[in-house]
Amino acid sequence: MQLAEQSVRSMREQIVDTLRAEVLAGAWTNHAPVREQALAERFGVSRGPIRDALQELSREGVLVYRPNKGVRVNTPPAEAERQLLQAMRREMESFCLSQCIDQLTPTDDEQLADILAELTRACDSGDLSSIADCDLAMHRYLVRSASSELEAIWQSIASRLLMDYSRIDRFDQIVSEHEAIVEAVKQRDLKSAQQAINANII
Amino acid sequence: MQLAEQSVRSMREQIVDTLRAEVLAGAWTNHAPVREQALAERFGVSRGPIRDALQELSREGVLVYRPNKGVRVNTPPAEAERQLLQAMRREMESFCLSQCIDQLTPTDDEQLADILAELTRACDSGDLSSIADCDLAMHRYLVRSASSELEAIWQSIASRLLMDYSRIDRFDQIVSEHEAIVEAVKQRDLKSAQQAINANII
DNA sequence: TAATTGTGAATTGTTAACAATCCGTTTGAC
DNA sequence: GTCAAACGGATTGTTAACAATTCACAATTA
Repeated sequence: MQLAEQSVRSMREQIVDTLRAEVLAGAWTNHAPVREQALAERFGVSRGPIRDALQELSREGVLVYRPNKGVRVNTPPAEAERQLLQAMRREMESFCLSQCIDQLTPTDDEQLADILAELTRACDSGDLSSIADCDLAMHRYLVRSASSELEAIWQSIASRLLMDYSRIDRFDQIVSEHEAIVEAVKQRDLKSAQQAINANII
Repeated sequence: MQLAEQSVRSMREQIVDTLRAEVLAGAWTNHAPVREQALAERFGVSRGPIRDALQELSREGVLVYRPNKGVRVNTPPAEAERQLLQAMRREMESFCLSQCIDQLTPTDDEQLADILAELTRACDSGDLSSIADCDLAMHRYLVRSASSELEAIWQSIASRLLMDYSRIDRFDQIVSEHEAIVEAVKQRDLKSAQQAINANII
C-alpha cells in the first residue's frame, strides 16, 4: 500500500517539508497540541512515520517535544538568539556560495529558475505555505550544492529564523530578492550573490 | 517492563548519548553497517526506540542514513567545512557564555566541577568514550544554561567537529583546558572564560 | 571464465495492538 | 462548599508481527 511513487525516504521527507512549511506559514496555532493520529490519517500512513517526522521537526526547532505530551509549535527565538542565528546563517550561506558557485552547471541554473518560478507563482497567489517552502528550497539548493554535510545544520538555523514567516507580507520584495540571487549565481558573480543572499536573510 | 528509573525521554537520550560517545571515540569502524536488532538486544528494548536514536544521530551528523540500508558512521568534515564549523562553534559558545555567566549559581559551579571530576577520571583511565561524553557534557551545560533553544544546533556542530576524537591523545591537555574553563566561569570572568573556550575548541 | 539471473536469508520499513501516562471529570470525605 | 483522591477517555510510548527491500551467493548461460 504505497502512496507515493517516490522512495520511502522521500515520503518521510515530503511529510517533513509539508508540515514545516505549514508551521512556518503560521497555519498552526502556537498553543494547540499536535495529534499524531490526525496527521496519520491525513497522510494515509500509520503513526510510526508521523512520529519520525515530528521528531525531526522537533530537532529542527520547528516543534517542541515534551515527554508523553507530544509536540507543539515552537516559539520564535528571542532577539539576541535571533541575531546570532542570523549571523551564522549568513556565514554558512556565504561559505556555501564560495564553495559551489564555480561548480554549478546550466542544469543548476535551470533548477534554480524553476524554484524561482514556483516562488513567484506562490507569491502571486499569496500561498504562504508554498512561499516558505520555495524560499527554503532555493537556499537549500545552494547549501546542498556546496555540502550536503551542512544541510541539516543550515536547516535548523533557517527554520528557527523563519518561525514567524506568517508576519511577512511584502511578497514582491521576496520575489525580487530571490531574482537577484538567481541572476548573480547565473553570472557566477560570487560577490554579488553573497550580497543578494545577505540582503535576503533578515 | 521499565528498565530505567528515569523518564522515557531520558532513556532515549541516554541511548543517544551512549552511542554518540562510542562513535566519536572511534569504537565503531567507519565502514561497518549498524544493525538495529543487535542494538535493540544490547539496550534491552525493541527496534523502535533504537530507530529513533539512530535517526537523531543521523540528523546530528554522527551517522549517515541511507534508505533501506540503515546507517553507517559518518566521515569527518572536509577541512574547509571544519574551519567554518569551528568558527560557528566558537561564536555560539562565546555568545552562550555572555548570556549565562551572570545567571549562574553556586549550584551550577558544583555541577561543572562534577563533570570536570568525571572527565579527569576518564582521562586517567584513558576511557575515550567517557572522555568524549564528559567533554561534550561540559560545553552542553553552558550552552543549555544560556539557551536550550540553541542546544540542538550546537550539538550538530560539536559532534561533527569531534568526529575524529579517537585521534586525540593529549589527555592531560584536555583536563587542564577544561579546568581553565571551570575556573574562569566560577570567577564569572567572561573574557577569560571565552578565551579558555576558544583555546579548547580546536 | 565472466557475466547475468534466480533464490533465499538478512535487514529495514510499516503497521496494528497493547502498555503507560496524562488530563479533565466525578466522587467522596471533611 | 472545598479539596483531594479515584475513575475513564484520550494520547503517547513500546512492542512484535508482517511487508518490502537489499545483499550475498549459487546456478545458468554465453
